[in-house]
Amino acid sequence: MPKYNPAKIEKKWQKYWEDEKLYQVSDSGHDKKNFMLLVEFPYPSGDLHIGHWYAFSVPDIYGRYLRMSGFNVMYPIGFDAFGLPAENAAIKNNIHPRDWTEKNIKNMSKQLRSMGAAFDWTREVSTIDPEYYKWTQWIFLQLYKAGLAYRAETLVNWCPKDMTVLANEQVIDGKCDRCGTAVEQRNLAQWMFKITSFADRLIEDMKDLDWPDSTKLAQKNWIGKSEGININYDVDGTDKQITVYTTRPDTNFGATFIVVAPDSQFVKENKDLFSNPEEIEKYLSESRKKSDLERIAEGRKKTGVSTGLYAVNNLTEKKMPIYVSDFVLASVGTGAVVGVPGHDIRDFEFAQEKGLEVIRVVVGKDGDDSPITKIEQVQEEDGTVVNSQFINGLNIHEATEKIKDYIEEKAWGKRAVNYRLHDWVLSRQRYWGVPIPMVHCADCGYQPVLEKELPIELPPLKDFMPTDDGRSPLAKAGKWLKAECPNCGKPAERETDTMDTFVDSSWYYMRYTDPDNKEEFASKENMAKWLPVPLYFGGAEHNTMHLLYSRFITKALNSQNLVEFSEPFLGRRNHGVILGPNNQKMSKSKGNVVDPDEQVEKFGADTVRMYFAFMGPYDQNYSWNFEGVVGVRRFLDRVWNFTNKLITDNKKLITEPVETRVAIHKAIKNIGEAVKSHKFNVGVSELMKCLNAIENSELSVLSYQSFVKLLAPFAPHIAEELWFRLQMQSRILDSQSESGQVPENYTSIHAEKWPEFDEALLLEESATLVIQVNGKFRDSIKVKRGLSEEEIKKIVLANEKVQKAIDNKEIKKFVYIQDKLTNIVV
RNA sequence: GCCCAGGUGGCGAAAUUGGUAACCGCAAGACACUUAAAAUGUCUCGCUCGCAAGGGCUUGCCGGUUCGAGUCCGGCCCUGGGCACCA
Repeated sequence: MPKYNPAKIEKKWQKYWEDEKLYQVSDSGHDKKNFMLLVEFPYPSGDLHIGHWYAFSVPDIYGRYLRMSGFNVMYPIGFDAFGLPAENAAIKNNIHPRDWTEKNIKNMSKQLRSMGAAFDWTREVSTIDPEYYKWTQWIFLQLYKAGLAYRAETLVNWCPKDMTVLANEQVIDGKCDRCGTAVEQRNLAQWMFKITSFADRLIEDMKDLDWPDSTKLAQKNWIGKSEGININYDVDGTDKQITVYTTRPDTNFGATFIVVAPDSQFVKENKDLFSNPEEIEKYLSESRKKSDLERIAEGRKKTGVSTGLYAVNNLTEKKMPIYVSDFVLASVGTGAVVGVPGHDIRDFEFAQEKGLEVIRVVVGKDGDDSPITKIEQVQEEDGTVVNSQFINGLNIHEATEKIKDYIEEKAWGKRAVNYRLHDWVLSRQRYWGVPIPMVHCADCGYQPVLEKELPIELPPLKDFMPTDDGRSPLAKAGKWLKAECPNCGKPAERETDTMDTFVDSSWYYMRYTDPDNKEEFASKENMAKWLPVPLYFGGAEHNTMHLLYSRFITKALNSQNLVEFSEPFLGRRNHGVILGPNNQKMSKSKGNVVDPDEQVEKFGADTVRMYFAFMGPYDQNYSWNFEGVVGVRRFLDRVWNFTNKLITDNKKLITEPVETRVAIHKAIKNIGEAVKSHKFNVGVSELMKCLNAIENSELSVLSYQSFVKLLAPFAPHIAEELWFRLQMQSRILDSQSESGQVPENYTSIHAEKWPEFDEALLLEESATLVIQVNGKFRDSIKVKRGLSEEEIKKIVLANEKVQKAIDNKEIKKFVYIQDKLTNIVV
């Protein structure tokens, strides 16, 4: 038998699997249970990086295990191929985004095949394929029909470098998450999805999902539901009212002022009432210029101007001055807050700045009711209400409910719910995306494109450079731009914005069930066979983006009876990030990028896969350790050489000692349990333990086969080769083939069943009994199973080490856990 | 500031879920094979006292519950992540 040469055998088997269509799954016609094992489809950035390997090769272990355990496992793959990087790279390299993207897809498909994953390539989807984005557009139209897609002018995040609008989710610390440029606010008319109308269900429906708690919490916090009350105050001397949202109406007796946001509705509508319009106008233009970043840099310093107006607090009949300040945000609540400086830090800061009255209306546990003069006194987690007439003495939570009831009774306000979540701005002023299928008619306004006209194909523009005027490069596509109004037939113009690529990726999992369907995005029959997705592996960075968007689109389609389920992914597991050897994020500029192709060339795909599995729990981050990989390679070498020993001296493949058989059965049990619970590192470790136990023993053919099967999900190529060689050896196959040709009657190990273990074999006759004295380990002895406490006591007390430890002291207590442990307390 | 996750040898980690802490692997050291090196194999390998037999200590820190705590409870200290002037 030659030396283990992964380069040779891996290519051979990859080709064989593909030729034999081993991983193509049918939707029905079998008696197995369907299981879609979903991984996040990659963006075709150019080359497969180490993160892709981690993301796809480790779940593949699980998929292969499920397959061997009798499931019909679909492991689909595709490309999320629209998006900004293609344009930026295209501009840089003077190449069209489509050419750049298609070249990358080709390259990465090849690289993906070198992983030896059980991908079903016949179901490949690509979001740039018109046959795919036809349905992305169709979904948009369904949402439009349902009133879930609309156009509105709002303050949006604008990236001045990428020259496009960004969703809130794509702004990190006030910067564009793609290029890091400080984001500006612009007032633009944009297409939006009404994700807020599902806010409550997006929170509630999570309780039935088998997702990491951290992911669920991240979504819950992102949606940010708060329950409070909108209170209307009369503006003194006018017929106007001002509405503020508060979650703490119990503190309203301590309210001394009102603050409105510069770009709030109230300011827009009441400019003529302000006593100092010039000063206010100046403040507004200054604050408008400030980016979020500058605002953050400014820290907590409060600025603002008085409007000269007063609001009347019905509870106290006090007049409260109304200010404009940029610490209040127009997009939160009603864009106006009531200032309670005694019990809100921001209000206190503002009051200090403007010399406004501070009233204490809550006392803490210490009962201290002295006037509040320092910021530290403002923080009170819990307390009792004071100085507040009829709610005095109540706990703040009781007071909150009582005052809400009171205000509603008096018709001064109404309970209200607020969300941090805002509607999803999906318009992008960029070329490389799915055109939004709308037409603008001078007479009829915006009209949806007729479904039969889909797809509205992206025109092959030469000049796709973005512009700063807020319009997409598609505005330059003269011929394409012209359309007939679907409503009146007059000449009209197409919408030029493209969709956020998160729309493309929010439904791709549905397409996998029916990738070639020309009539529907996916047939209901096929979706029923596979969906919802039982398990989805991916990165934690999608907690509040892709996963939330996908849930929304699913719920939206479900609300229109277009899909039968309302949650897309029942199970979710996050993977960690692979860092460079210097423990930092891999990046070209840091020069710490580890090329998976190089590692595969050096060690083989099986070693790289198994090393990823072996690193540790799958959801943690690890740095690539060039020295650590060799351990796995050494293991596979040993497996190979061990087989060699068995096969060349085939007397050895007949019988085996009991201990060896036990070791195999233990491995079957432990590895199965480990993989089932996604503890892949434990699985590898158990495999190594098993080899250590059997390596120098004789082994029955059956046990050897079991061992290779256990190896198969982790290292599919070497397992296949060993399986193949065994069949040749045992002359199951008639034709000897050293040329690498696989005979026709060969059956792949990956079509085999996961071995079963014999529970009785694992239950050893004798148990190891741990003996403790005063909780300290003193000895461990082998005892017959099932002995009574009396019998054990006799044996244990006769033990020399125990006697020494007891030292003739009186035994106060004798603890006995059958077949496990005794503890003698003296 | 609020909300998560985590802290175990030189390193990645394991621990039957309250019952022998450190499995498996990396690195390191010694030996064998070799003219030599690599590869491979065998042994040692938490800290500490001891020539040894053997003993003591050890899961971020302090305290508690328990016959018994890495695991449960309370308080604190670090590290990583998410949200953040959200009213």
